[in-house]
Amino acid sequence: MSGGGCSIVWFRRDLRVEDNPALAAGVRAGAVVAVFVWAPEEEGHYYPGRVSRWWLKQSLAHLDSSLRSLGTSLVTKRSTDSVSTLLEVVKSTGATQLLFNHLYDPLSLVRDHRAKEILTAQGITVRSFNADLLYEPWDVNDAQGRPFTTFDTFWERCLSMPFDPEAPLLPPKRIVSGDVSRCPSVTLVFEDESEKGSNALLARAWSPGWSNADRALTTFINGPLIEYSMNRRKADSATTSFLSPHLHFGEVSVRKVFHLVRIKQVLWANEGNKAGEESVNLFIKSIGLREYSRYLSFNHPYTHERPLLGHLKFFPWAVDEGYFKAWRQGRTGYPLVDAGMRELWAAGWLHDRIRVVVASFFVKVLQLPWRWGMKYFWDTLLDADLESDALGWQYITGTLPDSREFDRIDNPQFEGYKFDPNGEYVRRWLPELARLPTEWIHHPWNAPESVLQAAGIELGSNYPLPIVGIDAAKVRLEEALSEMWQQEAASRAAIENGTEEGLGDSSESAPIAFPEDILMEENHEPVRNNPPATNRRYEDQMVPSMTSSFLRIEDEETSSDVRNSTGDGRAEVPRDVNVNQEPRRDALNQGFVQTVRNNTALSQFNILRGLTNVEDSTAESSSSSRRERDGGIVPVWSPPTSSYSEQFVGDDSGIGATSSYLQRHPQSHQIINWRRLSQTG
DNA sequence: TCTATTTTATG
DNA sequence: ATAAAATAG
Repeated sequence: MSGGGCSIVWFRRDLRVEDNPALAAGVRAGAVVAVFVWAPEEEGHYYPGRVSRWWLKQSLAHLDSSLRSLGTSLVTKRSTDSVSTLLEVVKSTGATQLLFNHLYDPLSLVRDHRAKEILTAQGITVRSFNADLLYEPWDVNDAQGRPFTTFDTFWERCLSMPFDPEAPLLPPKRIVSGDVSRCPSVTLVFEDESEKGSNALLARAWSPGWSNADRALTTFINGPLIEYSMNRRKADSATTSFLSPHLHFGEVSVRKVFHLVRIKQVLWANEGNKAGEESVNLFIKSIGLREYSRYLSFNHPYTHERPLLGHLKFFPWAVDEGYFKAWRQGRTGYPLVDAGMRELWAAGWLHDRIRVVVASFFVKVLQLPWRWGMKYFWDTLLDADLESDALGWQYITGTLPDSREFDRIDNPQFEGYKFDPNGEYVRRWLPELARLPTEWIHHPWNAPESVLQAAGIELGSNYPLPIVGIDAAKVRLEEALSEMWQQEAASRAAIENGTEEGLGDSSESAPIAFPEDILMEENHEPVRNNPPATNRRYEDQMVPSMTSSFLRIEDEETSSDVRNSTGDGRAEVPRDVNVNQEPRRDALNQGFVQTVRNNTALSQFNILRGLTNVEDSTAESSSSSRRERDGGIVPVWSPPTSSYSEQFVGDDSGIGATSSYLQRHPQSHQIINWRRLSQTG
């Protein structure tokens, strides 16, 4: 063992000193060098958005000051290759081991595996730990030892595991610092000048950093938690935990959340407080969804870019940049949707219910490709999280076995009265509707002219008419579905005739490019009620390139509407928003020509394909995973070696529903079978 | 108390 | 959409 040696503790999305198994192991073993490597280029398309980078910056500063008070500091490095940077850190500090906590997104799985291989080959001990989940994904299986494919079954199993989640660890009392005299920190740049103004507002609403996360947790547990079951779906009040960004960056451990919340539950159960007990169940269910997102990502590493069920493979998604823009700007004509999109832009945060509303509207009413929406969330959310967002969008889109029905359209008007019965939420974020009576606030298009006039609203002018009618959307959805079956039938026939061999991979070979519009829109036309004829594409879309999101972020900062609205999701109604001020998010990029190419997506695909041939055994990982905290020797950790994606959409077969996965979920094909019968029959 | 009707929840 | 739960009669 490395008694007395120096350990590198590699911080990533575990920016805390409390309940941090990697840090604890390092402290136990001797001296510690804490390192953070900023290598955003490694994230490919998923270069973090402006607000997310703002959070990271604050959180790292917070961690550094905590580490300093304990006797060391955080070494920060800029890199385009984390693994080789780690190797340099090891060499320059004379460290003998590398410690880190697990991540489950596909890029981290590959990168961390590589880190283990390369450093181990250099004679470095590499150990990794579970710090992000109640249970490691490979520990949660059904009676046949297979991974679950629905959330309910998964979560039921988690809650009845034969062993409890690990109890949280206390922070170290003191850290002996390794020798970093030859390993200088580099000052990391997370925001440019143009971003600082917008970011300044964020600090009013949010306090990143692990001890603030801890405080937020306590506040929630002692406050809103007990009434969570009653209040959790109110779009407008501070009744949720507001922990999501803290959890994303690992500032607070889910195990600690789980334990503290469970203690409350026992307490309330003893008092006979049924509502309180139920509140805890509902709250930990949302923790469970976060767990499940990692579980899915681990078992099916394509979750963030490909539908898990292939039954919508031939759905003709609308490739309509006008719709997309109207949605982003909150000018769809549906107040609840628009309020949500304005809040997202201004505050970087949305209530879970509102995320569902705007995403559902995006996919079902506008019929835009879900990955565009997911990418926009990625760019704008403070708690942007690849696994959670992929789960959310796939759930909404209907590509999970336990998704919503695909052909069910939710009406934002009715949802408005459900989640925002008094219209307060709409009035806060859509000041142009502030004077409209509650009776009409969620459907202004029905309001009598006199009411509109009294409220100072001119539909189509200072607030849009609905961009698409719900009935029209239903008709369009029907048409799109029948088109989908024709395409599917044609594809089937072609394959049977042998005309098209080994194709059916169209989602990879011809993705729908991300719209250039988001980069260089410069026409300030108001959104028309009758949009131009909509393009349809059969392929699933491709995620925008890292470059595009980066550029867009820069110029978004010039947007004047941001400065005028409040940065606080819980703030008062912004009085100073100029109604006529159109968001000008993309003004600077008018000359920019997008250079998105498919090859990034493909090379990432190939990396993952290669991974399936890696030698490590899953069994080995699972057997030892539970003893990691005891300092047991940790085997090289890697995803399952068997073809872990074949259960879902076949790489080559798409709708070819012979996979065991679909056999286990026959209802997933319900729409298709029923419709095809009514069509061809 | 039982049944019809309305509301709510749905990962 | 649909089923379960709450409420009205």
